[in-house]
Amino acid sequence: MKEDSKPYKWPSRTDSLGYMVNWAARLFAREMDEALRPFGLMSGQLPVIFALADGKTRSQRELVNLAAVEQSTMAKTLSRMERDGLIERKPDPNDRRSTTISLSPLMSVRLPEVAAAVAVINARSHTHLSEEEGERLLDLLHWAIKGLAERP
Amino acid sequence: MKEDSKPYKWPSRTDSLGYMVNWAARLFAREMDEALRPFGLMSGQLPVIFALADGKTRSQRELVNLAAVEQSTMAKTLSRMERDGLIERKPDPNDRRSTTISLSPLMSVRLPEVAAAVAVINARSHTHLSEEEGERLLDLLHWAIKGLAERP
DNA sequence: GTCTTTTACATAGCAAGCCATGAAAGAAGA
DNA sequence: TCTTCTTTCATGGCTTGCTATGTAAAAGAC
Repeated sequence: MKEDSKPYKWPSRTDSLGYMVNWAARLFAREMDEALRPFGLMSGQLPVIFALADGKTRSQRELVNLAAVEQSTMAKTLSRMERDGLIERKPDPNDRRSTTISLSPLMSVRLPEVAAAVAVINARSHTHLSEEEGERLLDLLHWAIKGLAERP
Repeated sequence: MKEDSKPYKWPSRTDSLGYMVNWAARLFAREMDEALRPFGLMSGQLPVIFALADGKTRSQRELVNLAAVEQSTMAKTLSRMERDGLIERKPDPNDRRSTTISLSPLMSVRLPEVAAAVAVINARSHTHLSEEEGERLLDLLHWAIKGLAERP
């Protein structure tokens, strides 16, 4: 990628939290996508996979709450994951509107490898951060999110 | 939005930097989109607008470097912005492959209002952060990005 | 036991990311 | 000059987000 060859310059837009957070998120997604490609996965599916990693079934609504995305986003993501054989959906016997969702057997088997691949990228993001700095970053992000999420 | 009415619970996925950064980025984009709607703008156009805010013209390549997105992403964003009358493109007399891009007069006039709307959202993200904490967050994000961007 | 409201999903349509490919112009080498 | 390499941009195809809307089932009100 020659176009990105200039190393680093940090102009004023890097003082904008919105810009930096967006940039970091895109880098994460890009690296995750690359690391997950061998498994036929993409970054947007990770919240679902880890929400189902304990082997239990969850409703679509539960997954929406866990992933903090809109219901329509989750619906489409789950459709693709079912299409690709990553999850299975069975009708909920207690509620005919709902389905119960679980990992496919194949995906369950591969879970440890997937978790390892994810851990590698997460470690990359912490290359220049000490353990305390990593925790501090998470904590500060928590507060920024809280400020954005509570509508005044 | 009744679906989000449960206040907060912070399970283990909130200990993942990738998850938290993605969440923060989506919240930023959502709030920015809402705040920018009166101006016919969306969050993805902000890097372009602020890169051109000084009134000078820039090439598409320069905008790609400033926004840190792929060239194809910028191409499509600029097409939409031109379609919506936000920017103007003129052929570059020195290089027939390239065009020079500048804000439309209308957009230039509205720039202060846009900047004010953006500042409101940024302030919201800092509600629970002191000035030092805000700077610390930017600094830590800087290092996380650096770790992700340098391919080993 | 109806009627109304709420809840669970699906679908359509758009923006903004990405990758991969291709066309055309400029730059460089032989 | 002519050929090759590099750079600039456009396009197609995909995912992941969002809003808005619609449908069907469940839950509540009376």
